[in-house]
Amino acid sequence: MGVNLSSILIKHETSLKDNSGSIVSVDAYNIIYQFLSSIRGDDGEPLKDSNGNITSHLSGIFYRTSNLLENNIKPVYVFDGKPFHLKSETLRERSLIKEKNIMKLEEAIASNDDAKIRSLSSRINYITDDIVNESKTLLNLMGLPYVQAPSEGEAQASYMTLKGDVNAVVSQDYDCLLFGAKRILRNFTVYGRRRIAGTSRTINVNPEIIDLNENLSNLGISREQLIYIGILTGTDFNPGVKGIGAKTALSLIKKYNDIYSVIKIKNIGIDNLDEIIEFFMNPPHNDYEIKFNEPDFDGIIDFLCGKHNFSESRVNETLEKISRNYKKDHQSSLDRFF
DNA sequence: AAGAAGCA
DNA sequence: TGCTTCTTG
Repeated sequence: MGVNLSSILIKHETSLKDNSGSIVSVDAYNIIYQFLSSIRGDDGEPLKDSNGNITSHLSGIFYRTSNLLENNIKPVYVFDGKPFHLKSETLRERSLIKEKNIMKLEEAIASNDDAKIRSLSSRINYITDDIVNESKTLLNLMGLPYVQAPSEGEAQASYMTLKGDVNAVVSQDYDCLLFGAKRILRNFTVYGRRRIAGTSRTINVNPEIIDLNENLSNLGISREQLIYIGILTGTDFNPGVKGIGAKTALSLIKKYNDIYSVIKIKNIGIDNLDEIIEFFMNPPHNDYEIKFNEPDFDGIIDFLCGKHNFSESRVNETLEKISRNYKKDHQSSLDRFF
């Protein structure tokens, strides 16, 4: 998913503690999707309340956000608006893959293949209106702002770092760098572990920070040239050129300077090229207000425990941690955030 | 994904 | 104290 620039980027190991005091924008769909696919019960199904409503995203958002707050990191969640019209091909491909997986899942169920059922069902997720709305409700209760993007959430989240209102974007996707995100934080969790899709095993993945300007000067290119590299290797908005990965694209752009010369010399056709470049260079964004409020502790208990069957003792323990940190912050920063 | 429990 | 395994909803 998204552009893959991993092989040419400098990454630094980081931790929540290293980012204490910063405000980060979070690509909400990106992490909700991760939570839905990885927070699952023994049966391989997502966690659900007694009414059968899925709650994995609420668990993920509540516990991870609490960890951030405990480390004095303030998240601003950014939700997707309408997808960029050039994304339709990517979305079509994804829904085809999903349909294929649904068929495979039916076969696996018919043949009672538990491992396969688990692995396939973790890959088939639906982010419904309910899931989005309940996520927003929880964020409200936690006193956290969220922002509605006009188009891609990554674009808006990246713009907010460009403007200097947040320090970094929390996202797995390198696309944010093309949108101008000053820094991206990947695998941004406490323990740095991740479940291997469809299994019960976990691998250790360290949180890492990628700094846009550091990388641009290291590569000796501009952001526009990084966008060219992304487009040559493929983005959500174009398929990319067969046989050209990040390293090849980099050397082509360094040699010929811009993508127009490269496609002319190599006789490559890229549809909607100007429009894609423009979309990355000037990410569409809405106006926003970033305001943090005191968490509504009783409201959170009602919502998570009363409505969605979370364990009250667990939720309370987590709320106590936030509360301690809130008081500490409240005293030391003299109402700066409130 | 993240917390808790079990175990060395 | 750090690792693995189980539970969470």
